[in-house]
Amino acid sequence: MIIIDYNDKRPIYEQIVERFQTLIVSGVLEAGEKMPSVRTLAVELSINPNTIQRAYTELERDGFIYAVKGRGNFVKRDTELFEKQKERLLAGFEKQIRVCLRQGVKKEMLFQRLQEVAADFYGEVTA
Amino acid sequence: MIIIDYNDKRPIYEQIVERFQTLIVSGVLEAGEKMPSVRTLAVELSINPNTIQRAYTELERDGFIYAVKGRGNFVKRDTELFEKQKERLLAGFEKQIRVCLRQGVKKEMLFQRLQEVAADFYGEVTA
DNA sequence: TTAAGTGTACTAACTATATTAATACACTTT
DNA sequence: AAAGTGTATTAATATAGTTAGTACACTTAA
Repeated sequence: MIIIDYNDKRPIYEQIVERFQTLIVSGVLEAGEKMPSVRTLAVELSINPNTIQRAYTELERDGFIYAVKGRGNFVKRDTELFEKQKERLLAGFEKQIRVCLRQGVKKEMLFQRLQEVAADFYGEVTA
Repeated sequence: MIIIDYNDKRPIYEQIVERFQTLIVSGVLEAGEKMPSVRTLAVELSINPNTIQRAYTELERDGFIYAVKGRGNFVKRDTELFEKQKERLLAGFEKQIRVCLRQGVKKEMLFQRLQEVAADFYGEVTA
């Protein structure tokens, strides 16, 4: 369910945070569902429990999960929060557009690629 | 001409590389033009010459400039190279699209934002 | 010829961050 | 009572970025 990419320059805890955000926002993990325990996931991924703890703390801070001492961490589904999350992602999308345009990529090219990637994505999803 | 953003999490040398790439690809810096010397730019930006050197080494490795011992670094304009650079940027663009789609952003929203950003960009450029 | 400016190379040290390691405590469930 | 949970703390390690200082070879211009 969680995969760590050691080629990715970003820290492990950040990858874990992003991965869980995706699983929660997309509905794969449902509200109230129990998250894997800090220790369990640490063993599964062969990394230190502290790293998982850090990821969970961040997820809780951002409102994606909530923790109950002695019981575990649980998924929270907050649609209002998800909208904010989408805005953050769109900001990143727009930033990437500007980088491309500044470097001389034509906007028609961007539209074309967006078209292709979207078609490919929905193809995958529908399949 | 070069601005360092200390809020940016990326290393300084990387920011410098990207900034010069933009200036070269966009034609602000023309072929054969002399780059600021390692020491000069270091003083100007109040950072260590080694950091500039690292950026220049990377720019040379990627074919954006060439160095002449005792004379300086000079801009190289290689259109074939620029195409490769654009492909790299487009790959990043597509990656960002997938991240958005996975998190539930609708493709119509992406098209809309792309439209807006592009309009804004060309507005700026033409102005 | 000399001085100043240039690229380049090297080593050492410092800093910040990510990660690991080991422990401990409070709580819940069985 | 035991096992599993979150949480906190401290120390150690690893890595990357950056700074600092020095040195050498080359080019240009006074």
